[in-house]
Amino acid sequence: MAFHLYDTASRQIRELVPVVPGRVSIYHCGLTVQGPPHIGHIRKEVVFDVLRRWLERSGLEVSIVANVTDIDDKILAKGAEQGRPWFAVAYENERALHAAYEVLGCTPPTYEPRATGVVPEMIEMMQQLIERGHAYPADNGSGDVYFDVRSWPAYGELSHQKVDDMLPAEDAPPEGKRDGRDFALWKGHKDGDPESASWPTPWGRGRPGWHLECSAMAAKYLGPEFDIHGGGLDLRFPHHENELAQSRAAGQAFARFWMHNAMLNLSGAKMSKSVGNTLMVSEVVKRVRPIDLRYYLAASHYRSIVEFSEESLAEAATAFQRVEGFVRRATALTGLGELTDVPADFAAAMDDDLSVPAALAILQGRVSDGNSLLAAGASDELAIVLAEVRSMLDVLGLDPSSPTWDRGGDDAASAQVIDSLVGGLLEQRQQARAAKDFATADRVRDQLAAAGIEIEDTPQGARWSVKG
RNA sequence: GGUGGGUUGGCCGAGAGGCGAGGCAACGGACUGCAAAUCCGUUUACACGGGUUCAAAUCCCGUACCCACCUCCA
Repeated sequence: MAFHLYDTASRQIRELVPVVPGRVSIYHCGLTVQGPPHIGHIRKEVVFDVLRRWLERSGLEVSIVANVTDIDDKILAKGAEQGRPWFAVAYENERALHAAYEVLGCTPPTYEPRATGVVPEMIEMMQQLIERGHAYPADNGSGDVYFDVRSWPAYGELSHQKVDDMLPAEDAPPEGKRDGRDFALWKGHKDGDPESASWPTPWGRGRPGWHLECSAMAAKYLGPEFDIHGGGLDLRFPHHENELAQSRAAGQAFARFWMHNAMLNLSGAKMSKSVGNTLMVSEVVKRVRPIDLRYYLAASHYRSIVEFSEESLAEAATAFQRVEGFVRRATALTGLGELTDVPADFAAAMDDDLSVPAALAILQGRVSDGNSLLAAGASDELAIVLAEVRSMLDVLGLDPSSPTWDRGGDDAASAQVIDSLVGGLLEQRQQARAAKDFATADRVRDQLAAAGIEIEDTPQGARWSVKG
């Protein structure tokens, strides 16, 4: 079965047939870097990282472009507030985003352009839109340039709304607009805004409008037609609707699929800076292992709302640790081995609009099989199950054996010291058990547990691990 | 006011006309010196009211509640 994906525009699950055979091009809206990323933002990154991994595993070459919107009202306001350049604010938060990718094992995008880097392309596109009669400079001298919504009959095709039902766009004062729904392609320079936040254009100095940025970047890096345009569901309107209108009005075919991930809610509302119910990635990973957080974020279907709670996060961590425990135990017996093909039913689930929950059910089933085999010690069959389980985990970016999840810091020398100390205690415990001195044996176990070390008694003897 | 999506067992979470996904928790059993881990088993779910059908959690109509978008937003 070939890969099928839900398309928001047509509201159908369709087979993905790439524009260029063998290669998939994806654009998804990155962050407006007005603050560090919260776990709702990073959910989107995990979703697209899983998509990329699955497509690559299916033998396709994948290009992903995710923009960084490094200029907007809030970034300018924060710069002014903090008494430093707006670009210092933007860059600091861009680095925080990269740190979040890193800690959760998300491969960075193929290209990650900044909005301020495509100003010439935006000017060119505006000129083209004005020539074609789809845009106009404001006639009130503001320096704004607007898209003429009435000139584009298809406007509303993505969010399935009629222009007359829409409320006026409030991104600019209505005086300069022909219609209240017209939206800004470009924002004229205002008194009080820093000079560094403006660029010259045929219509005066000004700065990029949000919607046009993405159209310009998508065209520059992926060409006039590409496979998938993604982003959070909250961007469907107006942002994506506007992008689609601009790019098509400029003569481009644009995205074949629109893929929107659902929101992550906290306390019944979308996690967002404006509501103030945010949990920063950098904070959460201090108390939850990053790999457990990734499992939690990846485990739900991407089109389902995730209602965040500490309980469900803890539950996800437990579920993942069962899988991880199998990988650890099996690896100890058979060695790591090579990755292999994923089971056909797992592949079918992933091909069906990235049905990770169904795929996880198959993974869990294999883990059960593997755990049963484990009792008999090493076997070829066990090695096969291990390879399959790790391959499935790899697709989800959750293979605990991957170097991604190595927590730097413990150097080989101290690891050896710990190994030898724990080994000595385990030996003492074994002797006590042999002598049926269970009080001593349990005392040793308690002592190790207090130090954060778990003991597992197996047919091959006791094994220890540091509790996660 | 307009446009979408949702409501599933103690909890999380899939499914989309007939066969009870999976996980977590709980309980029982196996294993264990006792545990832990693991395995096996058990726990008669689909918001409410109508309708269509031989058959509805799944389709249709209505009601209630929740979420998102129509302002900046992943």
